[in-house]
Amino acid sequence: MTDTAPEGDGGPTDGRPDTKELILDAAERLFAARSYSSVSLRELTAAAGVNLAAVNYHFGSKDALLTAVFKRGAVALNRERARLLREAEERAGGTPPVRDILEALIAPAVRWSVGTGRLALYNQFTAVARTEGPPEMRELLEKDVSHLQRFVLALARALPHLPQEEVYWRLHFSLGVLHSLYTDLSRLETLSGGLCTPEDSEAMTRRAIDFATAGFEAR
Amino acid sequence: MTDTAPEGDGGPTDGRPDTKELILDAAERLFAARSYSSVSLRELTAAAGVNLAAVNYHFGSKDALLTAVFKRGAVALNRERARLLREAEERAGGTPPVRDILEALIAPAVRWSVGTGRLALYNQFTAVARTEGPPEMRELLEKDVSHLQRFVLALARALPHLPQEEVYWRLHFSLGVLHSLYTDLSRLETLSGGLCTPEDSEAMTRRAIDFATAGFEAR
DNA sequence: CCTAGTTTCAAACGCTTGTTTGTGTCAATC
DNA sequence: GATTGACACAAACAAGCGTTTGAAACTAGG
Repeated sequence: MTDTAPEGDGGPTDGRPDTKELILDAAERLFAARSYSSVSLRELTAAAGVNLAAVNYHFGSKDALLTAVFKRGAVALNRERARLLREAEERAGGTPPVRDILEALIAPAVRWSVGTGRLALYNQFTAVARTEGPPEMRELLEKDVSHLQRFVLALARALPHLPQEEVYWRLHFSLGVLHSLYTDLSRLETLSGGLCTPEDSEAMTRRAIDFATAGFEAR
Repeated sequence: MTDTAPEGDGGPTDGRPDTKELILDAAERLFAARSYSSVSLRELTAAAGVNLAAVNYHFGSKDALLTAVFKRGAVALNRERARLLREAEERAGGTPPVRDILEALIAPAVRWSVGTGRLALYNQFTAVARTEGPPEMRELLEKDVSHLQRFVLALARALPHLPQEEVYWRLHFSLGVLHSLYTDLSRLETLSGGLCTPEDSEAMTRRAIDFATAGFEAR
């Protein structure tokens, strides 16, 4: 959307495969599906259809690739979240209801991962990055935290009776609910005997938002 | 369960260090704190204070060790969950309230991990095992799902107006809330400026149960 | 056509991985 | 006291890892 790859797939106008993007896509998918350290660069580059040395040429190292993947995802996600929150605030002419705030928090994460057709899921990757990533990645994660402060503020305004401490905890739990939209979905499918599937992501997202909203407004 | 370790902890009567248990403890801690594939057997055996070859001697392989760690944890956790659920049902003389059911689901997982002093946390490990584990581990995980059916049943009885599909989804979300008690706590601590800490695990657990209960009883 | 710069590629580098081997040690059995 | 089986240990194994190399293959400007 910024400068590169006007087409999502093999560009018809431009025959160039855009190696860098191919690597990022494959890395995002594989790192999320498995884990950072269990995916070898040989497997990754084979999946991306590029040469083994391309990763070190374009990114410098495997760690730097992880950072690049995260950065690309975090920027896009945070931008969309901020946009939705701003829109909700304008729509409400002040403090929006809890549900709208949580929708701005949750919906982009799901929509972004499903809409682009990427199976790789951002939050699962975050967990991996947090525990396995290089030091520089830790800083990036801390920076990423700061953008959540806007949501804390909005939620505290929407629920003025709630102690500040409680706002933080419930936001944390809500992110746990969001997280469950990425992980262990196969367990849910097994448990429900195929009744529940992530197929209808719109409905799935609505359910999660309903659940988190009720949890937030408890008491 | 066949022959070894009649005592759960370090045998007091016997000065023997019990290598097998030492390995299991270290593996549980390290696999959960980082990830399965990022922990080498050299690091693991060094942390456990045993010889490198001990893992392959006692368990056969690194994969088999992962299976053993999971099995030990799953058995203990499921037993405690089932016990609490049964007690709640007896106490209520039938169908217990949602809150008591969720407490039986959530509390043991937290208490078990904190009470034993193990920093390693069961659910975080489960996620790793699910994506990285050997095929045999997948079967174990499927078996582990079946014990959740008891909770589905109890919750469906407690909320007869709720469609079956919704029960599954909300249980899934509740497990997401539980999951958040294990992961990303450092993010919460950063976000809240040190206001929220997992220090008081009792209060933390209560908060999570409150949140999940409200989410379950929505509408 | 030549040149300069960028990107691709096969091959190899050093190193770490999980696993195996052979020997040593200790305790119990006969 | 010799024998047996279980376990600990250091050393080595092949395989795979991330990374580097140097030379081809390309693109574009003069």
